[in-house]
Amino acid sequence: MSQRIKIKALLESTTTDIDVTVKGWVRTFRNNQFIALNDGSTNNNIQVVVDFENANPALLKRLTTGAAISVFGRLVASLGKGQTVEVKAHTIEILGDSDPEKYPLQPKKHSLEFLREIAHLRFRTNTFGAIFRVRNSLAYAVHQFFQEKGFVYLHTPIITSSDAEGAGETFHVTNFDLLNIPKTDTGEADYKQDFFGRATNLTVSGQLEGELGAMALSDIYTFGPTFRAENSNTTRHLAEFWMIEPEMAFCDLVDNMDTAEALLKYVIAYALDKNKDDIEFLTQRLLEEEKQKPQQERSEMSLTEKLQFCLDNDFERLTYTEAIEILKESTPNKKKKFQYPVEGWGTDLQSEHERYLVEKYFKKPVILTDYPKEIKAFYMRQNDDGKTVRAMDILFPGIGEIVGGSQREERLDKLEQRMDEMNIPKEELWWYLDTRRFGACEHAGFGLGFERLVLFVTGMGNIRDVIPFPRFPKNAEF
RNA sequence: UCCUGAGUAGCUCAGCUGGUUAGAGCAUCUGACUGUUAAUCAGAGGGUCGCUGGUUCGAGCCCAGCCUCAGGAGCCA
Repeated sequence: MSQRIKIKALLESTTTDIDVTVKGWVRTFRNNQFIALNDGSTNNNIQVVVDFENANPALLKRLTTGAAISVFGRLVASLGKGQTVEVKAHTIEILGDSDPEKYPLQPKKHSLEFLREIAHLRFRTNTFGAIFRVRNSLAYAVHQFFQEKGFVYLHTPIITSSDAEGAGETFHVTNFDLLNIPKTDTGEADYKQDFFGRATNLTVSGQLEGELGAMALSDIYTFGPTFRAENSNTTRHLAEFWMIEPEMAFCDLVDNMDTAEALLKYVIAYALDKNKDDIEFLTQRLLEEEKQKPQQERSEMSLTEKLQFCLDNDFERLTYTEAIEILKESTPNKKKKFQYPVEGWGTDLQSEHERYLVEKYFKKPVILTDYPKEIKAFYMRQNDDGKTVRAMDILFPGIGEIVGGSQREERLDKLEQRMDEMNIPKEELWWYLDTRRFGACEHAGFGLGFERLVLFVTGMGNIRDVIPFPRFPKNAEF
């Protein structure tokens, strides 16, 4: 018996009339004769033809949706339409039965909400197979992009001891018996007796540690999980998500934007090339989904066109101040269509404002820079105007903020002054401040939300559908 | 966390003004057919109406609380 061949290779085979062994899971068994078999190597199925007249009826009964089988047969040019090759089965072995009365994934349309409840099985659908193959390619491309540029992949800690950035609520990490927590004299938890001898939490960002690496290795990037205990119930937030955070020495805000834009274009182009079938399938899926919507809400471009457009055009770059001017003068603002009217300078932009700029005004990705210092983190480099900082956010259509970054404040006095103003404990971040004491230099970096990137490239609408096992409030199943 | 909507068969949903035995499509099963493309045709089985309590002669339907889900907002990546 020949060695197993994956279905992707089989479908691309230029030679026929050879004996092959395929293994996979039955998608459908039509007409007591045709098995649509899938092994996850591609979105497409191979058709296995069974000689039902001479087959064991007991075996045919076990060819149910979801069953794992092994087929030995001959690869031949297909007699029917719809596929070029098929496998004429010689022998079929059932590797694992799938009881049709109980298997939830029967051949019919299932809602994404239902599939979310059976996340352990949803990989077996066309949609999720495509999503996770695309996700894989994007992850690979991220590494390839940075490796080609000589960046060092730096592993920053998952367990940290401070939420210095103030990036959000943290998950505590403790070994305490929760029913019997050691207390101090003042009645607070005595973390001196805990595993690490101090209060610890899961990381909300690897940036600060990333900067330490960049101050020696020049260019580094992290790509790891991040945890936020925010009670966010949206289609764009997860409690556990993956983030890519490059940090570059001798680099200013413009270099930073150039890198971020190049990275996004590189990985999108990579997925478009490597996952043609998957993205084409997802494009059709989105088209079908949008048919349900009223004409006005449908997107002007298909998924593939949107991705290509993103590659072919420069992202629009403008300052926060310029954006405020555009928004002030915009039709929806004048007609009071915004829920939050744009009046003055200094407040943060609302989702509706970002969406207007990206989807209506510029109709392409937008990079906003130089935000008011009051609404940004302490480590961002202050501009000479005393009002703004060298921050940049990249806004994508349908996603909102996909990248947030800045040039970092390398001047010790300016940084300490800002930390005092924002009540950031300097003592706790002594190690961070050391980089400004010894060989400080201009540097910059950004954070890219990986799931938001996958959301954009797959055209999916809910972030819980682009990570295998989503973690969100009230849910940690699987 | 806030706002809006939803929870009825394995799935997607209908169920009138509170009234007898809660329906449909898909899926599943049985039979027919046999080059099909999520096959087709005929038939069958399948229900703790989210949970708890209340109102009522009577609740899937009305009221209260809770749980879960979806969409939007806030926070952000």
